[in-house]
Amino acid sequence: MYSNRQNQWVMAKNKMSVSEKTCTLKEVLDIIGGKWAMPIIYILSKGKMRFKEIERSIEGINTRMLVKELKNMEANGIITREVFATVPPTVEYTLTPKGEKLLPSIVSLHTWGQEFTA
Amino acid sequence: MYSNRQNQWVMAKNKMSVSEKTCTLKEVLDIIGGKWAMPIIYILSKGKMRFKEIERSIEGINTRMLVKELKNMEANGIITREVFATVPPTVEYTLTPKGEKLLPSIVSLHTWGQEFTA
DNA sequence: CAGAATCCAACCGGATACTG
DNA sequence: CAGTATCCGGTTGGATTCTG
Repeated sequence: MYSNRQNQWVMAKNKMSVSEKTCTLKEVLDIIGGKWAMPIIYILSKGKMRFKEIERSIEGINTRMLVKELKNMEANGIITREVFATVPPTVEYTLTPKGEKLLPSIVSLHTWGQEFTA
Repeated sequence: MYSNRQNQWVMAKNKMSVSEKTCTLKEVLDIIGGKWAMPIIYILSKGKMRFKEIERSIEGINTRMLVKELKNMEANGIITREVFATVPPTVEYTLTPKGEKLLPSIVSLHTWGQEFTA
């Protein structure tokens, strides 16, 4: 998945010293490291929401990006998508238990921001 | 800072309901939401490190991105940069107290990854 | 409402090569 | 070692149009 370029200064037989530990973090960031994933999770912590509700709640996002992120998050088991055959159609998104377990980290980041980006 | 496009379906007088709360989170992500900031912080939690050490420790990063992130993080008071006039030159990076306070969140994300990306 | 599709500009990120 | 400079492709983002 990651390119394997080695720098020219070090032959590094045992180079993987720390990277194994960071690798898991990178995998996590591959899932929720995008620009909008965490804001979406944070918004959904209040409970299930419809597509346009989410779009309106997150300042600066647009339809295309929201669709893309929601699909990605659904594929990773972080949210659930429910479709209701109403007119006009209703689609609701909910955090899965797996997704909810991300909340402490995100809330913690949010709190850090309140303390330091005054 | 953010564009203000409104969708055509909803006039939304009171639209900012949730976005104020997410705004702080977005500011945080503007600082450490990049692809490499959190891995760097995670790596630096072990103590001060030199430029090439960091570069070798983080699989997949390249020089330009590392420089850019380090500058950005220094400008945001997350890390400290120390230059030593040696030959060859030595530059060491350290987490500031402000930066250290991000660790719980990042460790928490890492732990989540260990549980769910097996 | 909930998207899908398309076009296009802007920026981000990656691979290298080069310098003090 | 610690960067800087350069080229370049992919992604992001915005606007707009269309469909069920």
